[in-house]
Amino acid sequence: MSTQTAPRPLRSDASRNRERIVASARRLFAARGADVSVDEIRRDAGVGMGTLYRHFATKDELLDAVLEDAYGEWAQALQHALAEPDAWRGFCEYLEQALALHVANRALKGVVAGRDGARPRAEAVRARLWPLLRELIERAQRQGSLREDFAPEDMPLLFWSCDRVIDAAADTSPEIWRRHLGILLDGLRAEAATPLPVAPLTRAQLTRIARSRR
Amino acid sequence: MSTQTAPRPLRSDASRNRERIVASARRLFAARGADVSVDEIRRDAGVGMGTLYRHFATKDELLDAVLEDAYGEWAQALQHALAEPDAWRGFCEYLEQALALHVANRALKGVVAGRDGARPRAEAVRARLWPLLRELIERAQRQGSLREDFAPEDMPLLFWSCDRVIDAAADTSPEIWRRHLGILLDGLRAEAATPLPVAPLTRAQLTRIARSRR
DNA sequence: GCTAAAGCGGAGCGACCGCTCCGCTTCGCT
DNA sequence: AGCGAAGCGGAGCGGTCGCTCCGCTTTAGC
Repeated sequence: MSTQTAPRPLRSDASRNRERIVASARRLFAARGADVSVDEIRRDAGVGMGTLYRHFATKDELLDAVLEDAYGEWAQALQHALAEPDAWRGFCEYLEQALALHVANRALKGVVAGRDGARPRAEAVRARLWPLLRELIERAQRQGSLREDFAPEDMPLLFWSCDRVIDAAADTSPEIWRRHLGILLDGLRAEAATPLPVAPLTRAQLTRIARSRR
Repeated sequence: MSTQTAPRPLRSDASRNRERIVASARRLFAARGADVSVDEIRRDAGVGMGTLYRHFATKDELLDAVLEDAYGEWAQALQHALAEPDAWRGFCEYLEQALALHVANRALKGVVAGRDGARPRAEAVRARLWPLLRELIERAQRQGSLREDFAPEDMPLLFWSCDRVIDAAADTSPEIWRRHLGILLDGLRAEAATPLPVAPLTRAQLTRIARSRR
């Protein structure tokens, strides 16, 4: 038996406003990142504060909802990479496509290591993608192209790093992150490997970092 | 002839307070970065707001003054690296030492690409070090250890990148940046080089980025 | 010890932020 | 057409920030 109250359909003006909010948020967040203010979004959408906050309880909830499509593209990039028979090519393509997404949608930065709980959809997609990522990496290592000492837990370092480059230069040189990634990839090839000075992060540490992100 | 008005010596309480402000600022900025609030510093120093702002006209001025020693250590690291006969070792040591400084003094992040004008001392040391940096890089390329297509203008990318890793993980795993740097360095060796997809930033672009940093 | 100038503290300004609250409007059913 | 409920806008709250202003205190030279 269902104790659930069926959600009454929205009034016409309500659903119209919801669409306008989503559209404005999607555009502004994508163009300028997650720190676009709620007020600017609601002005762009041409609605009041109250309207926005009846549809989305917090700014994080709005973000999470608006990024859903992007999460899908992210997952798709990973799946596409796994479909590529050359494991190294797949690995490179994953990074390139995922980061290109971060350029096209500046709010994606911070999803890799976002606050826990606040954005459940982001957390869910992260959890869902983890095993695939593991496979992408191990497969490349089995084929002997990716350095043996690279761990899935190192992936966030790559994203933090490239996201920072994107963030710094996006307005001036929107493609320079590819150069940075190029250097990183050259350092990730098995032939280039030199012993690394410290062990990778543990998953527990990654969670701790995600939790403590301001 | 000097039209300069000789600065009258500070009253005893004034100079005492100045010292306390500098000491507190140094400690707090180093431990937690440049976004420690002015109010927290003045409370830690046990002085009023007015007192702090008579000695330093803006927060940036305080930062710049307090970081002067760190700028010195930075310059020293570069000179030390140039003294090392093995150019590759020198190059690596420079990055390691400079970044270790960024860990010990969290306010140094952002100096590599800081607002122009606001922190003249930082700008001065950057200008002074640039030719040395150029030499460090070209020397390593002449010795055949550093990849030919690496440009001095790529250096900020490395710092942005590693600083981001430091920032994310400093409280959880204060040494993990060495792992990231290890991967980067493996990608910077001449033997590892694969053609990079885009040209380096120009100096003009770097200035533009520095100027636009929020 | 007196005094003028130098220095002092901290309340408060103005600009942001995310978010709340509530009187008024509009919708949609009868 | 009338009416109750759903939805609406936006002023304003409580918080943070860097910074200013000014009445009061302390210092240092005589």
